[in-house]
Amino acid sequence: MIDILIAEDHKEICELITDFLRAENYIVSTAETGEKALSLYEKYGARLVLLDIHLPDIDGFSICEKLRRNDNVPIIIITARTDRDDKLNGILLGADDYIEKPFDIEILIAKIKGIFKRRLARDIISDGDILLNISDGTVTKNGIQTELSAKEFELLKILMQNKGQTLTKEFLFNRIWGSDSESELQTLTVHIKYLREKIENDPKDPQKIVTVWGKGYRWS
Amino acid sequence: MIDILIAEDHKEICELITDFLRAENYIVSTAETGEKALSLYEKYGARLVLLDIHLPDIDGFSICEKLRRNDNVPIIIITARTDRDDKLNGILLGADDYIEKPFDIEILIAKIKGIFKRRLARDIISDGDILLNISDGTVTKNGIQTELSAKEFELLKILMQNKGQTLTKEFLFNRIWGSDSESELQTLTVHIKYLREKIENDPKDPQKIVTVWGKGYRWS
DNA sequence: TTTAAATTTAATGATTTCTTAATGATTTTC
DNA sequence: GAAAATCATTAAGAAATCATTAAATTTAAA
Repeated sequence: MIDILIAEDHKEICELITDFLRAENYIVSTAETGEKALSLYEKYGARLVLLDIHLPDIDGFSICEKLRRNDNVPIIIITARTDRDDKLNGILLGADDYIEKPFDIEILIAKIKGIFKRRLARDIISDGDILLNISDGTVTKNGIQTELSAKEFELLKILMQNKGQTLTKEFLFNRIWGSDSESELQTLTVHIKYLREKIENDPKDPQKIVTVWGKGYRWS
Repeated sequence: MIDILIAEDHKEICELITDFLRAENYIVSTAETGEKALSLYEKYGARLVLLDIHLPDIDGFSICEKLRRNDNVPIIIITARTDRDDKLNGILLGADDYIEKPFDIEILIAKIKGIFKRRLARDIISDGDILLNISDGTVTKNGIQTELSAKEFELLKILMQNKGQTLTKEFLFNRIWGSDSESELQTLTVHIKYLREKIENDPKDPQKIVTVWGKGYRWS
């Protein structure tokens, strides 16, 4: 996963920002075209996108739209001071922030840090002794790291994101395995069992992942 | 190697800064022209350059460019308050810091110290019994120098720079081999094995470079 | 050019995760 | 309380992924 994806066709600006961000220990990737930015995003994902509105191939508006189609990745838009028109205002409205060229690199970094800080709260779900970190895919119980498999993590994530809600087996299965999977619904119960083994204090008497008879499961 | 190279044509200011910095035990050299500054840098190198933007011969922008062409030497730019225009903003973007005349000498020294400190922290990463020095490309384990190959060093660097984060195999591969490499992803696992052989206490049970199943590797 | 080191490839072995299927336990319905 | 439905548990095997090894290739050094 990339921390910050920079879509900017001016080499100097691009290198400059990259240097500063790497100095702050962010993992940075760059793309000089919108095409490349989208393909990088698709391949690796990103925690934040820094997007120059003037790219040679695709216009900024389409890129924003495509980036936001699935995930809700934060976007900072880079514009020129002379740019302001109605269409741009529309884009900025959908962006998390924007900055005008020429800009002070310190201000840009402050903006980035601010966004990460605000996002953190959303990407880390804490409940009781369980802490789930969606960004880096880790789970801790009482502060001790617990290794979950991919399926177990997905299962826990969906359950915790919907605390108090009863989720049907069919719903859980479709979200994790996909609706066209050839696996049996049964395999879900096995994974529930494995997950309980790892996160419940007494797996024989589960308090966190509760079975709702005839319906499914609920995180409480 | 010069600690601080001052490029400044006003004699009084130059002497003032020099005195203060020498009092702090820095090795200082001065140049009253851009020409002389560049030749001094070429001849001896410098850990930091203090650059007045208004020099009689070469303009500040060209000097910045030339200094940064090879090395990534930090530059602090000295400007006059009336200077601010777009071109200057471009230069400041490339500088590590700047200060406006007239300035408080204490603030300047604090800025210099800050840059040295940040550089050091960035270039030397220490964790447990492993110490990685990016500047000179050396690695020690329990104070004993360990010889790593180029690929092994890069791998260790990226992992340590991202402590606690799981880095996907694809990401690691692209950072080290480049996205257009023709090598197989598989070769990464072989290098992981070699690296573990050199830095883990028990390579059969790796504690530093941890495998995250289905995802990649993590330094912890 | 020769030699050594570093890197890559490919094949095999080991481990982990996932799935299935069978059996046992629990809850609901009648 | 018995039957039916649903869920839990277990264990075994399949599939996916990672580790290891050795040989081939490339690169760098002497």
